[in-house]
Amino acid sequence: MSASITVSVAGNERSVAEATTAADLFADDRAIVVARVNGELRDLAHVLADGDAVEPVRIDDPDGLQVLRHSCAHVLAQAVQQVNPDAKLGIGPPIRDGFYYDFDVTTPFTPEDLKELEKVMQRIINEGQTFVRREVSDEDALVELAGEPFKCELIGLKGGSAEDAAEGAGVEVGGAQLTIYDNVRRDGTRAWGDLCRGPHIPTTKLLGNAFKVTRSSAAYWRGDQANQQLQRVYGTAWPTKADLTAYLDRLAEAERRDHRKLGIELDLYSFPDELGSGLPVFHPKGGVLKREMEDYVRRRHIEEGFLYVGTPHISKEGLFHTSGHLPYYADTMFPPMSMEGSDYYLKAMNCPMHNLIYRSRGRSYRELPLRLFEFGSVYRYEKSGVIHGLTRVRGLEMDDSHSYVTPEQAPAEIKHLLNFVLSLLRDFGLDDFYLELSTRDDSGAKKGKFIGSEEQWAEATQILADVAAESGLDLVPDPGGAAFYGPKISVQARDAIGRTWQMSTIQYDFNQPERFGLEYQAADGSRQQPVMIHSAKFGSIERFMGVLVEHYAGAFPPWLSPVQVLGVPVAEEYAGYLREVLSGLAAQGVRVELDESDDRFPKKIRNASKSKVPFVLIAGEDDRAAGAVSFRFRDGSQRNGIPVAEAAAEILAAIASRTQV
RNA sequence: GCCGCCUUAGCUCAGUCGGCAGAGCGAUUCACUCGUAAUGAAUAGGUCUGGGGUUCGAUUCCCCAAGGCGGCUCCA
Repeated sequence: MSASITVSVAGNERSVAEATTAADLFADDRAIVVARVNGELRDLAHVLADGDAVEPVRIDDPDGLQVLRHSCAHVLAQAVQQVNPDAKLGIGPPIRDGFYYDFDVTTPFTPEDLKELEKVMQRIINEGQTFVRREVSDEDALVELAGEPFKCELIGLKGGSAEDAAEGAGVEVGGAQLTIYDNVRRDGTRAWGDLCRGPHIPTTKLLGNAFKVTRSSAAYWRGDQANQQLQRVYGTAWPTKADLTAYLDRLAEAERRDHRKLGIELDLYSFPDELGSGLPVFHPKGGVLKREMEDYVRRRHIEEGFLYVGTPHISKEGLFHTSGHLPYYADTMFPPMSMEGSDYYLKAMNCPMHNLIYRSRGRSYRELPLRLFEFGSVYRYEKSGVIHGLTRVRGLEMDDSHSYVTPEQAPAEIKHLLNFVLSLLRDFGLDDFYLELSTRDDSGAKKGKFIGSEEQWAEATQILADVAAESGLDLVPDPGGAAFYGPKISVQARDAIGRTWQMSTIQYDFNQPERFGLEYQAADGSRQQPVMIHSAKFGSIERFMGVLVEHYAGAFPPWLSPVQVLGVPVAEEYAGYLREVLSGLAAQGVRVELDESDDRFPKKIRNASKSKVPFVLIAGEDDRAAGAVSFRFRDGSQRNGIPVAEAAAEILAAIASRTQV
């Protein structure tokens, strides 16, 4: 007699036969690839117990996608070891939009190798191999995997420390019970197997042809620079071929928006080799963009009560000892210049100099909050391998401010700063944010990096956390991500195609005021130490410009466009008429250009389109006769015969309101 | 900094199994003056990233350096 058990399936109580598997429950829906049993993801082959709560997980659910990609990583590893039996396995977790697998091989993978691997993977997938879970003891696993030194190392780390051992290592040995997943062919023979926590999709068939091997690179074993480098192969996998194609299209769109490419096309900036790596120069059009950004940000700061200051690019080293930066960041600062018996450093941060301004005379509590702000040029010796366009440079301009406040004023000031930075970002067209709270972490490798007492850190962190919570935005913890002198909130902004960028930062610092001996005289006549709050709104002007170029794909809103209005005469005869129209606009501060080349009209239209100028004004006989112009917009739409005064008013209004057209 | 790949005209890229280098776009000039994404023709433009080596001969092969790209590590 077969006993029955009661399970809860997607919230409904059901009585089923003993030994029923999750697969039995969801057999009629092929999109269900894994199950969540009592909150844990399980293979569909998992045998249910009385009282289990079972939820179906679809292939296109976030969890389902992770499982799909992790299974695809196994197929990749099987393919690699089929082609090269000497390859040793590292780890192979799912990542955003795909997966990777690390291998120890004597020669790195070539692009041809990757194509070959893709073919081998397709054959494995077509075989319809099933993923079969098998529990093993630690001892048996060590024997079976004696040829896989990295796996053996992970077995030694299994349990609580595995997640810390390496990002992604948890997918191999995350649980208390070690398991091996065997890939079994239809004839029952074992094709391959891998130490793995699982779960997996039931069969490789589900991968179809919706996967791709994308690239390879080196990666340090367990993410540590001190360890051996392995060769990492990246891939992507999706529920359907259409999903894969859409993903590849997204990548292509990101490539089209690449600010390095658009910077050349739009003649905004360049990176001359002669200057050195990571040192951009801004061409006239990029210069306009940069100046518009700075002018606007400077004005908004002043409106919000900041005082604009200026400080030099270099300083004697003592200053950076006082601040505490030099011991921590000496290797990321440019080496010093010796002059008149002193060592001078290019500054990598502005706060020490602002502290000197604060300290230049006695301060009263009546002056607080005292908010100092500048576009400070800083230089950081970024490692050669990390330099990237405008987003990671060695010379940059920070829109940096320091608010000096009483401890009681700190929460309100932080709130003020957060609202201020969010409003600034919105003005530039970014309006989708979340926050990150970077804190001290004494358990990890960064232990010892932080100065100040635990109580001070706890208090500062709590203040930031409270303000962040009050904002209503999502808050993501970032343990260990704080600077040495205090915790920080950072604002992450999503751009037009969904990528996130770290923008503004707000840091609570109780250390530097002490190190600099900053004080103010309180109402009772006593001397008190202020708290300083660091804040960068865009992080760096360069980086933010890069983000804006990609966010707008080079098609800036009129107020930021290097050229706002481009005149295109239908024929040479109408150039004079257009010139008059344009000079009228220029007199009102509009940035105008006239296409006086001897190109034919269609070519001028093409050039105008490629330049991404927001307003193209066209004039021919019809327009001139009517005292009008014709608009052509970036989307190709047009409005003909608009009276000149009306056109001018529309253009000026769009610029003034900072709207996109 | 580490690993891999790459560096040819202003830009995008061919090419040379080692024998004094090509295209398109762009630029300049001439003709054309045209109503919504490329008119035609001509001309100029390159110590083939730099330095060493091998060779009768190196842009091509080898070594080193610089710069770029993709990752890793890092990012006050």
